[in-house]
Amino acid sequence: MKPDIKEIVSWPALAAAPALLGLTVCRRLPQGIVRLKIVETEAYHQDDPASHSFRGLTARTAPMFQAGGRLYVYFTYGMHYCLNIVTGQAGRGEGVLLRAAEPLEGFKIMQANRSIKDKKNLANGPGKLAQAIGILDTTLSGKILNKSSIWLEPGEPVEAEQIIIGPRVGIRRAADAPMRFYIKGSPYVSKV
DNA sequence: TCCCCGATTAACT
DNA sequence: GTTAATCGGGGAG
Repeated sequence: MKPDIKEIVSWPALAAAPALLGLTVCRRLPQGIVRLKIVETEAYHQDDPASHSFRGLTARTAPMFQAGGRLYVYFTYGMHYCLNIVTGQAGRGEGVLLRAAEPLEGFKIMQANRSIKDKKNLANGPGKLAQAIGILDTTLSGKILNKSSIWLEPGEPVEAEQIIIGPRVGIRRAADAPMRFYIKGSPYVSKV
């Protein structure tokens, strides 16, 4: 029996990140529904120099300090959006970055959003994932999961030994901290 | 107010 | 392997 999703998002980010692997992230778009299996995540918390919440509460990071179960969308490098799931207790400033996912449903919609056809290149990176499911701005940041156009559904159980833990990607500070989780052997993870 | 740089990607050489 | 694209946050002045 897998833990309830509501329970998972109440956990600290370090515990929630591996638990989110294998779940299905869904979004309702004007063109239809898209579904993807989460295959890679990263944990961030307030004591982490690489985390947006490290420097305390600001207008941008406010959702991270809410109770778990909200979305946090941020914009970076002048061109990319990334989707996070806020976890933990209110005031903690924790979250899990969705880094990569395997497309399950709504291929045509995602292919149109990404302007490519290759299935395994649709969402194998945080910016690509956001673009594939139609996140083109930060208006979803702070919205409540399951009460907005984005929600989670239970997925295939992932064996503990299939979960690989490694250093995070694409950051300078605390880059060696082992807070990246992904499914072993999945062709859909962001980094080979 | 200015200035630097990022939880990235894609298109180069 | 290297680098341009591109803009908002937040620290410095």
